[in-house]
Amino acid sequence: MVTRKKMPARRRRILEFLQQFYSENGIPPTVRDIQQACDISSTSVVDYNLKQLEEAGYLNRRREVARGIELLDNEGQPVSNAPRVQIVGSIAAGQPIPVFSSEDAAASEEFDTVEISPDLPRRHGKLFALTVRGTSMIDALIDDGDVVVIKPAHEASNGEMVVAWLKQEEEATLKKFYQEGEQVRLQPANSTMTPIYCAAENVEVRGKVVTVLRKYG
Amino acid sequence: MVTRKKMPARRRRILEFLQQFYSENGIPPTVRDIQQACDISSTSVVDYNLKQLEEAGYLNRRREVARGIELLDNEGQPVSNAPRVQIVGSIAAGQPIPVFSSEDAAASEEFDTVEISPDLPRRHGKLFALTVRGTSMIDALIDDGDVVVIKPAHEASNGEMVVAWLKQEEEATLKKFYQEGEQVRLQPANSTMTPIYCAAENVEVRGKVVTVLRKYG
DNA sequence: CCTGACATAAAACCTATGTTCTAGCACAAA
DNA sequence: TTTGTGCTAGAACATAGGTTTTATGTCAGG
Repeated sequence: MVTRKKMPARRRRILEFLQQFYSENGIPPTVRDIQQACDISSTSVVDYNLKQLEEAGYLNRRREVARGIELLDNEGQPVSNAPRVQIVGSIAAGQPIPVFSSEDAAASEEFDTVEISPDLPRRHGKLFALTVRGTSMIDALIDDGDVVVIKPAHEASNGEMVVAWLKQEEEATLKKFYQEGEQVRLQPANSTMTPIYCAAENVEVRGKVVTVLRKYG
Repeated sequence: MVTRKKMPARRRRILEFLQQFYSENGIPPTVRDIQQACDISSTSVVDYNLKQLEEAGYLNRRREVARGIELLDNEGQPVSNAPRVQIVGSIAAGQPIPVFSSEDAAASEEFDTVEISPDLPRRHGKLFALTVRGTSMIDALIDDGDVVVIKPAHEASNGEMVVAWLKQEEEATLKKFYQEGEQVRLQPANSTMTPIYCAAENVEVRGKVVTVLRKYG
């Protein structure tokens, strides 16, 4: 998990671009790549900002080496080029679900990221992640502290695991989604548990769960 | 699937070096890096061999781009430099647990692998993975089809999630481990479930669970 | 108002690195 | 022998890309 602290917008933009470019291309960008992508008028400005970022411990620069920028995580370790998604917040039974969208993510000042398998963005496009708080999702086999990777969506097909907001109950939940006429059945992944039925207009689908990440120890 | 034929020693050496250099440095080598490492007298020879390798589908070359060599896997997809662990088999309640050890893994010709976060091997060393079959681990919040990443171990500290073999019952299980005198308590991760108590000599710890990977859809 | 830090700019500089050209050698097929 | 093909060499070339230099603008604190 990589934590980014507050910093000037342009520098944050550069850092974001570095990560994105590296994930997408498998090689770090050049100074001029950064210049173009971040609308910077001079390579020296890029250089200046890279120096700042290096000093702050966000990256290493191999001198005189083409594409010698090496991104570091918050332990000072090099990061891989596997794609990462932003953890845009947490999800808990009684709490509102944070919005996840590209615009919002870009605006956020501080974000953690988590590494995911490269075939996920290949299949699903832009993704986000949420940390699960509390054991309310345990019937979906999702524990406190697990990270769920989400594809933003406003509707779902039957059988898909969704992030749902129950308007009346003001509750967030992760369940398998089944449309049944005017009703929606929300089925826990654990088949020994009983489903929830509720009116279709009371269920707001926010996204689909793509994967779950859990660490022990 | 790309056909992989036999190739000249030098070309094989180059390919090997490409992989090694990339995973060690996070960026591909230059033509001259290859030249030096493989004791080649001219960059044109490297270029020639890279062209051959490209034609054979082992890599992509971005023309005019510094360090533009992109390694491909056998499906023609770019490889990331994130570490991968072997999936050495499956784990199910009534089935013996496959052995996982370095010697065994090295001997085996072909295995599926799964990409993991780089900090895991950094913290835990050599790891292996098992596919979970059946819903018998559901009380550990682990579903059919989940992949558990394992650190081989023969003992565990209290509270750690372990891969255990119950000798008498001939059963494999994933539980939190607690040594209590002569007894061992095996606690499901789901706190609403009741633990199993059994004699210490009946429990064989095979490894510790490091993480769980689950995909939907 | 001055000063110094922080950030931006434009252009020049230079080396790291991909590419190309020409030539040579071994070896097998014709 | 001749010819073609796979591979190796050495050198030169061209440009991609890191670095430096000098100048400008902005703003907080003295």
